Amino acid sequence: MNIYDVSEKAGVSIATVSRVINGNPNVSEKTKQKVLDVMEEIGYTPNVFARGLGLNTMKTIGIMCSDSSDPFLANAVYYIERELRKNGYDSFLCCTGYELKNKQNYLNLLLSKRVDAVILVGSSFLEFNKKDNGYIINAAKEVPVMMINGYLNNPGIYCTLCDDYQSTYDAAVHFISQDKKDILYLYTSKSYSGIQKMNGYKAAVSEHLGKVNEDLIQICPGNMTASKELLLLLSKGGLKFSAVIAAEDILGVGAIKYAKEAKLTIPDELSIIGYNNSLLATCCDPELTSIDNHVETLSISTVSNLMRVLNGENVPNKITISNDLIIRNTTDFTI
Amino acid sequence: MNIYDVSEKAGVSIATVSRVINGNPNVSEKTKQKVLDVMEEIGYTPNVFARGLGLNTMKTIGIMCSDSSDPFLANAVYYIERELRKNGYDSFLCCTGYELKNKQNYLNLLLSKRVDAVILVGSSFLEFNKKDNGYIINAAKEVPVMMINGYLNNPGIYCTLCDDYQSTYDAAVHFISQDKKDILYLYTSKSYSGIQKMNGYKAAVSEHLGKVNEDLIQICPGNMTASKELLLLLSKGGLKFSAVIAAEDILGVGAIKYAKEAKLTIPDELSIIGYNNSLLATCCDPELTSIDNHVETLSISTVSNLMRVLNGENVPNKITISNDLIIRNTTDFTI
DNA sequence: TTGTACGCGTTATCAA
DNA sequence: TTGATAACGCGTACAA
Repeated sequence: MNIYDVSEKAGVSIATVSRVINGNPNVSEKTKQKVLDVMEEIGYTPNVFARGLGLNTMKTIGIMCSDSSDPFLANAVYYIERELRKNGYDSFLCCTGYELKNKQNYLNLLLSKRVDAVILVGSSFLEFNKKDNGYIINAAKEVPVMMINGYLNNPGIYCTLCDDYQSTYDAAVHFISQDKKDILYLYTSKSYSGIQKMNGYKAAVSEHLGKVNEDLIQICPGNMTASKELLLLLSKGGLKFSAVIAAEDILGVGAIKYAKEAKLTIPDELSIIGYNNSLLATCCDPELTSIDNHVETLSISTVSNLMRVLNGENVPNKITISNDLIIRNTTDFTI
Repeated sequence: MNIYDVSEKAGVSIATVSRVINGNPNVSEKTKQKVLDVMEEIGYTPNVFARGLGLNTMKTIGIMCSDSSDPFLANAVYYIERELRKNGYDSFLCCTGYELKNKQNYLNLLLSKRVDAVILVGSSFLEFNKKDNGYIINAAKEVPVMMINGYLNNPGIYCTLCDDYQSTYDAAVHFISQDKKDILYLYTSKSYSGIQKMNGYKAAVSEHLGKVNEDLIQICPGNMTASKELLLLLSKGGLKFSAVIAAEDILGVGAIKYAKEAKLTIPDELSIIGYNNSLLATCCDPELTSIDNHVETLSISTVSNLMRVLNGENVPNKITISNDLIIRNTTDFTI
């Protein structure tokens, strides 16, 4: 059931069949109908390999994401996939994990599969050591590379970011204006996003309070128990803090658990802000005030930019989308 | 940079280059090295289209999942992807949503992309109306179809299931043996899994208590607030229940919130069991006893069976994996 | 051990 | 409006 079978049954040449398939207007209505009927009848499907062989494209985008079980990334992947489909593109998904070598392998794999572009989801694709980003920069020489929450200023790389710096800056300023000056900052990852967030916090503190107390900046594994235990430990060690800004909701939930164990009232004795506005934020008790980074907008914007790039249009290298603070019961903001 | 360029530079024929690429032993070590060197030098990558055209396979598996932002499904996709990669296969991911028509379109799309097999993740791929499953049965005539948490007894379809019937049966029996006889069953979906779970509950109740009280079986949208509100309403309406079995963790969390609002102690006045043992179960307070359905095992088993199928081995049509009850603080089980 | 030549199913160019 | 044919890059049967 290939184009030859169709052409034979329809009594036309394969060229005509190809024209019908591709919507070429230079076919008489009558011939066109005949061909369509035959295709329907024998259940013909074009062979993507043969097509790809000539065109060297399969209308397919490679998506890389470090961990699809991370709710933020999973949501992003979901929206990206949906938007791509709307535009007639399919996608390859690769869950790369966090090791550089794997990321490199997967990116090469995608290129060898002749994807039309690559989307890197999440800031874990930027390495500390700048040289280690070479594989991304090289890939961008072959196909467009879109990054979500990562930023590289190189030709062929287009970045869509959320304004993590500003959100933690604002969050810290909120606390400070409530006279909560000893704000603990809790984070898990030193990814691009992670650093932006931390810088926002630091900027707010140093601008409004003078010096940043490095003891109030703590790294912590990305699970609830670790977060709770760390806070208990810090508190036992004599560290004072009346507010927590957590770079992930799950760390914020840990802070809630800590407050309960330490018999602190929320939000009076301890205020908490989480990050991502994930499901977790409404499941805990009290519910967690959290920063919403608009995954859907981020994803839609990325795909729409990609379409413009593939279309040869001129697209800015960097687009930043602002975040929202979703106020719940772990703070007494009114705003 | 195709096989001809390599053959020219290396001073051999394309056949020899092809042999080197495919690890054919009939090449002298010397020639082989020369070819490998040239490939390295000019950065040659085989063209998958040309290769696929001849072999009619691209070593690619299509994965369908209704919603990759569902934590259970996201985890499954993650593990499946990892296992496929280990076996040298890539994957196309399709997030289909819940509409039949979309599912059909996506499945056809995958077939037209010439995937080597299809994996359907999650029980939402089985329709109520049996005729509506025809598209799956048809697809199985072309390529192997693997189902996770769905069951169709047809040639070419291989199902891996978790024993949802048994888990809710056991959960209900646990409650009954504690003299908690008015067990509310809360569910969201009438998928294959959903029905298995409900049947387990019903069987336990009717075997140990006689008649099933249909008022104690309630459907509820899959979010926390809906669950809480529903329980408040039922309770106001005079319905008595001292235990809740929730078909999703999120519904269980809603039940916790309800208990707090109704000033019921947990687990004494109200015991709760959730389902999936997701992150949510440890984020709420008290932490939620939940049924763990072993996503990872489910995924590994599915991929390993698929490999055997592709290898022409004989594989059973149905494999069932048992669940675990993870005991936390919303029950006073000791076991 | 190596090379030649054909087939895979399309798209696109050119001629009719 | 239609048809014949080259080109796409690879695997492989067959010949050397």
